[in-house]
This record gives sequence, structure tokens and C-alpha cells, in this order.
Amino acid sequence: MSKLTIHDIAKRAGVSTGTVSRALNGRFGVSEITRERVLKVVSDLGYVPDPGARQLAKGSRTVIGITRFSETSLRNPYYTLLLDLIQEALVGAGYAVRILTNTHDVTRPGVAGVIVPGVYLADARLEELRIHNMPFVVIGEMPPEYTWVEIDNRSGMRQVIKHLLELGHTRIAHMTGAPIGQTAQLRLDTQREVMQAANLELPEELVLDGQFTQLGAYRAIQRALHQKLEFSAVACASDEMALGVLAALEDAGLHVPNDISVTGFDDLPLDEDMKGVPLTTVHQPMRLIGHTAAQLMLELLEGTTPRGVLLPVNLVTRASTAVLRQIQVA
Amino acid sequence: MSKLTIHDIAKRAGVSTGTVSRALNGRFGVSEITRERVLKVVSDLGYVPDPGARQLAKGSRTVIGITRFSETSLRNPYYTLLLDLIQEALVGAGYAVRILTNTHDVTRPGVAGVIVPGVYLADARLEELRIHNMPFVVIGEMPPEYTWVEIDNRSGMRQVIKHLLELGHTRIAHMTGAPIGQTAQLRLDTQREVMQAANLELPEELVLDGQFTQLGAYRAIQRALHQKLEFSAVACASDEMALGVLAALEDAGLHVPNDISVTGFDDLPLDEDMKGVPLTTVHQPMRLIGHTAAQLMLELLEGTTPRGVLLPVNLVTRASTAVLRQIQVA
DNA sequence: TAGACCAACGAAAACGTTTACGAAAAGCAA
DNA sequence: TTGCTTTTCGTAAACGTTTTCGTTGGTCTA
Repeated sequence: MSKLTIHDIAKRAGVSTGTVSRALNGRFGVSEITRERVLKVVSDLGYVPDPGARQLAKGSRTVIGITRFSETSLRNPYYTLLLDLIQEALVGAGYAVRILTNTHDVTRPGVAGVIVPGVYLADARLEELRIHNMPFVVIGEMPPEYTWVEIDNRSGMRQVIKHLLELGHTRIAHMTGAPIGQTAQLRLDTQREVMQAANLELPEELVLDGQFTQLGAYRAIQRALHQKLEFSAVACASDEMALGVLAALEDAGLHVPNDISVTGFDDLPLDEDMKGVPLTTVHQPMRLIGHTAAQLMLELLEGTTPRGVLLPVNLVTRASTAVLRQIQVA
Repeated sequence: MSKLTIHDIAKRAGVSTGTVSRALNGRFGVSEITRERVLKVVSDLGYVPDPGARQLAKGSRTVIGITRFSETSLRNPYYTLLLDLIQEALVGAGYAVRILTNTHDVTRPGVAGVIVPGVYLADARLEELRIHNMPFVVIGEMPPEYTWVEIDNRSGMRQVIKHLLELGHTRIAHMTGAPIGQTAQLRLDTQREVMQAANLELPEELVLDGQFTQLGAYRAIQRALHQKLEFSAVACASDEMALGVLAALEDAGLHVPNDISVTGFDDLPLDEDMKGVPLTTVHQPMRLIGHTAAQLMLELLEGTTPRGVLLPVNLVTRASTAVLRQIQVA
């Protein structure tokens, strides 16, 4: 069995290769009925177009950049996982991918578009991309007038806090990082709002700076315990920080969830041997985020108008949260 | 100026396109003299072959996998940076790259070879690759009979310890991670050897387990200080752990390098705003490592016999190490 | 010196798509 | 029906390499 080509599909579907190509790429000039017939054959035979040939025929090959401008991004597993997944989607669609490590890279020959995980996104970067007239899609921020994909932070954090409130917690610390970005701000604000709606408040001293790292969160908890702050739960703006919190509480002789409940955000994968207390957290559809970003990039290259996509998110309840005990230890 | 093609080179060099191709790919059938002439023209004009066309002409496209089997690898900046660089080299050479996230992935159609950063490499993985008869190159381990690239760990650590000895330090802690791999073991052993050669010893309690993470190292130092262990310097087996050490010492009110000297290993890039005390560390030629791995992979695909490459490494002296003060604080 | 061999090179046919271009078919107004 | 526009589709020419297959000219052997 030699390689399946577009000619095989064409013959089998009783059309020409041109038509198959148009059907596959969603181009105009093919009736809905034949398009479906062609796609049926394609999926039946499991045909997948050859990326090399595609690139070649498309003329100057389109390489899509993914940014890793910040060195800090090397240390952020969320960011790294996302990059891997975006790449998976892009390569699967027959595009070449290049990881951009400085702003200057965007002007490299062949780079047709850039995907920017917005985690460390300064506005200046966007501006630079704009003046280079380079199409880009942002992940994790929602810059108006541009193309972006983001998860529903409000919904996610709302589910977390409601869950903790239902368990009886009233003093809930919030672990975040400074300088606080749009995403982190949303998560913090949402906690405030939900608590206020329940006639509770989030005292300023319970907003902790964990720098979005395990170590940062660990130190923040140590400081908080040292200051004898009172809280029975910690809502973290990322899983990484939650891991740091878990470690700090363990070192302080506190039991999770009996003494203190902890929640994460992201639901990142962990190796078996790294798992301590299973984390109650907000599950992000990482693969979907990556693929959506890739999809939006392709749309943008087609010349469609920019749009934003908000993805849903859901709470996963595990063993790190429990009903508030009346006798408080912290 | 339209795109520079192989035809332009051929015309300019007064040969045929076939000859140019042969010259570029190191194939037989072209004399040394014309090869050089062609390559001269190539570099003069700055010609770079089109990856798409290359893939297409080569027939079934070859995709090379890079493993990220371990979730922990998402959290290791050394590993992540390496992946980016290998990719850079591979894509530049016209190969498609796919990130493999589980062992099963190696059997995916199209995967012609696998590059395995050995950081978390269990022997079982290698065995699996071997039985699949899949060519692979390992980075950071030196499995005999296979193809690998590794840096000279002995030389690196020797330079570190000699530097610390010259500064007058005699009680030098070693920060490593458990379970200890080949690379980490080499670094630890070398410290022992160099110290023994100077009639000093490395007490067992000064071998600290920092799990190769910032947080792990931070906790290890806290424990060590709590146990009132005496040491005037800490030699870390990675920059990440050195960062954790720096943080822990700072939190304990100790000054680096006045009170305690700290060294790293890797020389990873840091964002400006993350920089605390500039780290004395062993510089690894990351880009060279990545490119060498890619090169070895290509050789392997050509069918040459496996070989290992050991890359040199050098100490970079910065502000985190200083002469031992007579009045010891720790 | 003839014959055989071999190295060096050129010509041209792939490789699997996309896309201009044009032809046919279909829709529509009169 | 006729003529015109629009949609749908087939044909074939790119895209930039690699590689097979000849041809040429030189070197070696006898």
C-alpha cells in the first residue's frame, strides 16, 4: 500500500483533484453536496494531505511563530504545555512552526503569523506586532479588536469559591502573583464578588503574592503563617502555586484538607511520583485551547475579521478540599 | 527579488541543479573542487533550501520526534530550552518535528527517529525504542553502543570545586536530586574526588536533596540550617536549585557571597527582573548541544554507526562566590 | 593503443499539492 | 425559448527540491 494521495480521493469520489483540494480547504467553488461526498471519502480512507507538498504548492512556505519572549516562560509548565499543544495542532494542519525567542524574530523571513500566549504579555509587544502588520492571536488575554482565545476565568473561579463556601469556609485566602495581569485580576475580582454576594469579604492581607511559582507560593504561605493570619482555605490562581502551598502547609505540620482546604487552577498533568494530595482544581481544556488558537490563526491568514473565543471550564473536585472543621487550627 | 532557488545557484555556479543538490547534501558524485565552488556561491547569496520542496522530493516526509514523556519535564527549564533548540535545528534542516508525550507515540506513522533528552530517562524507555528498531539519540546520558551527546560533567564540576577551593572554602555542600541519575552522580562524584585530592572530604550530611527544583532546594537549605550544619559554600548541580538556595539564604538573613558562596550549573537565561545575585555557574553550550543532537540524528538516518559526542564546558565567574571570611556566620 | 571501467556531471522525471484558467452546467430574466 | 450571469468543476501548470538514468571524458589495465 503506497501513500494515499489526493488523486486516489479524486478517483474514488469521482471528481478532480482540484475539487478535492477546494473541498478540503473550505474554498468557494464547490457545491455543498459534492463537498460532503468528498469529505466522506477522505475520512473513510483516512487520507491526510502531505504537508510538504502543501507548503510547496502554497508558494512561500508559511511558518507560524509561537512566542517565548520571556525566559520566565521556560519555567511555567502551563505555558510550556500550551506551546506543545499549539504546535501539535499546527504541524498537524501542515504548517511549519518556529519558536520565537525575541521580538526581533517576528520579522524573520517566512513568518506569516504569530501566536502569543499572553501570560507575560506587555502591551508594547502587541503594539510592535501591530506596526509590523503581522497577524497574531493572543491566548489568555482579551485585547479588544484583536483575535484571542481565553477560558472563562469568572466562571472557573466562581465554581471554586462557591464550592468552598458550600463547605463552610469563610476566611479564604487568594494566592496570586504580581504584577497582576488581566487573567489573574479576573480571578481575584471574581473571588471578591462571589464572597460579597454571600455577605463575606476578602481582607486585603489575605491576598497573597505567590509569583505564580511553587517557590513563591511556598514562601508566601510561610510568611502568612508567621504573621498568624487566619484562613481555613486557600484559593490559588494556578496549580503550580497550589503545589507550593501544599508543601508549605505540610512543612508547617498542617493537614490538607482536614486543617486547611486548597484549590488550584489549570488542572495540569502530574507525574505519578509527584502526586501528593490530589488537588481540587479548575480543569482547562488545554488541547482545545491550543487547537482553537491554531484554528483562529488559520482564519486570520485567510483574511477573516478578528474575533475572540471564550472557552468553558469546569471544577474538578478532589481530595484537597473538605468541610470546615469547627475547631480551627490555623 | 523573488525567492532564491536552487536554479539560481546552479546558473551562478555554472553547474546543474542536480550537482548543487549533491553538493549541499554531501552526496557522492561531485568533485571536491566543484563542491567548494558551489558552497561558496550558496553562502555568498545566502541561499537556504526550501524545506517544503525538500520534504516533498524526499518522498514520505520524515518527522523526528522529541520526547517529553515525563510531565516533570514541563517544569524543567533546562529540558524545555533544549527542546526549543533541537527543534530550531531540525526545522532549519527541513525536518518536521513532533513532540512525543508518551511511549506509544514513537510508533506513529512517519516518525523516523527520536531524540531523547535523558534527564528522566528510564532504561526501559531505551529498551522499548530498541525493540521498535527506532533510531534514537540520547542527550545527557552516555549509553554505550548508542548515539548520544553529553557535556563534560567532570570537567565542569572540577572547575567549580577548584574555584571554591581557591577561595578558601573547605566545607562545601553539594545540592543534587534523588533518585540520582548518571549525570547528577558524575557531578557529585567529581566534587568528592577533587576535594579528596586536596585532602578534604565531603561529609554525607552535606549532600542535600533538592529534587532539581527551586522549591526542593529551598526546603533542603532550610532543613540544613535548621540542623545547624556548617558549610560556607553550596555547589549546586543545576541553576534552578541554585536559585532556590539563594532565596532560602536570603530569607534566613544570610548574605551571598559574603556569608556563603553559591554556584550553579547550566547557565540558564534569566529575565532581567528575576535576577538577584548574579550566579557563578558552569556554562553549557545549549545551542551547540541541540544542534549536535540534530546532526547526530541525521547521521543516524543515513545509516552511519552510532557514536557519542562529549562537549566542553566552562566556568563563568560572577558575583555569587567570594573568598571565605575567617569569621563564619553559618 | 584498445578496451573496460569509473567518476563527474547534466537532463528530466518524479514528489503531492494548490490554483489560474477555461469549459460546462445551471440559474435567471426577458 | 434566448441570451446572460453565476456557479461548479476539470485540466494543467506551477511550487523547489531530489534522484534516476544517461552521457561524457578521463584513468587504468593488459
